Amino acid sequence: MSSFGERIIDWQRDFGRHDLPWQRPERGRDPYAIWLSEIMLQQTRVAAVSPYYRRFIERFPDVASLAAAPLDDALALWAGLGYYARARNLHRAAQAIVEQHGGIFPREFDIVAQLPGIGRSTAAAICAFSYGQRHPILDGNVKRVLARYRGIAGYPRDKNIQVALWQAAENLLPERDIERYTQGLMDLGATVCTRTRPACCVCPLHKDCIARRQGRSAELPGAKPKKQLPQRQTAMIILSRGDQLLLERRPPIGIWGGLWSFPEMLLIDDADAARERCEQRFAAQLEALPALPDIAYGFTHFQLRITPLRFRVSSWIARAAEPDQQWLSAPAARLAAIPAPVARLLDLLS
DNA sequence: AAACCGTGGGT
DNA sequence: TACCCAAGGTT
Repeated sequence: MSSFGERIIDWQRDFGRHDLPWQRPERGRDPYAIWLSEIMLQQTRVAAVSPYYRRFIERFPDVASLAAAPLDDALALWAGLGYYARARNLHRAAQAIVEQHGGIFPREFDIVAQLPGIGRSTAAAICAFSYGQRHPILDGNVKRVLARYRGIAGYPRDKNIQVALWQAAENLLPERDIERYTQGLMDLGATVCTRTRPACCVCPLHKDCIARRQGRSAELPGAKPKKQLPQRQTAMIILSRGDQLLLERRPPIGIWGGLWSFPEMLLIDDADAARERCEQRFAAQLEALPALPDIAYGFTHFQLRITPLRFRVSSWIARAAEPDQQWLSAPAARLAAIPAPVARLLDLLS
């Protein structure tokens, strides 16, 4: 029987994915394009990334164009994709590449891995696809394949399990054809060795996969320990003046960092009290508008209940424009760097 | 080490 | 419906 690496490589040639947007031959092994795709794909499926990738690389075709752009422009193209620290780190890294590496994407693994937003696995993928360098990756797909193939039980994010998985990834790494091998591992995990109902009958690792031989494919890799998610509440204030809506820029760190959103306040039951508090805050006379339904919004680590409050400005006291506020029409706001539930509210309004 | 950081699709 | 989690990294 051929080696693990040979089987992955042969399988990738015949059955792997070759037409993903970041695999297009006209871009060749452009490290910038590969880097962008790897960042977008962190914790995100190919189907979700593809349209974002196309838009982003058309607007920012190289490191220089991204580094020269305002962060807000990059965030606007990222809006809806989630994990916005990725976009902030991407932008910071582009500026570091221009300033410290003359605008050329670095080749050395340790230098690549030091760029913001790039850890060991992403650096390995970039160096493998861009330069054919021999480093193991360990993303969700590979963790699943290796945990099953080697019979490594336990939750993959636990320190000990992670160490064992990295060790397996290093041990199984072939000497040559790293690019196809790396792609093959990802492809196998995404299309054959799936989380539920893996297609073991067509898997090139079928014969000596420990999980399959022991009938444990369903229980490997181990599940995340369950925890009760904290419940949070907020009120989003939808202030309209003519056809303009007020958006505020969120603080640079924390949830939706740097994005534009509706102003928020602590939820109060008394509608009049809520209106009066908003009148004070925005120095305006307000008239309540018909309410929108609450939005239940789930994050990885907490559950958020959003109560939208709508007000029309009936009398306005002009003040100096605040830098982190802007009035936009609904269509203009829809194109700004806004989080998904704000987009949902805007769609509801029109 | 454990929390934090989004979103949408699959089951 | 409710739950799971995906081409992870940072603090």
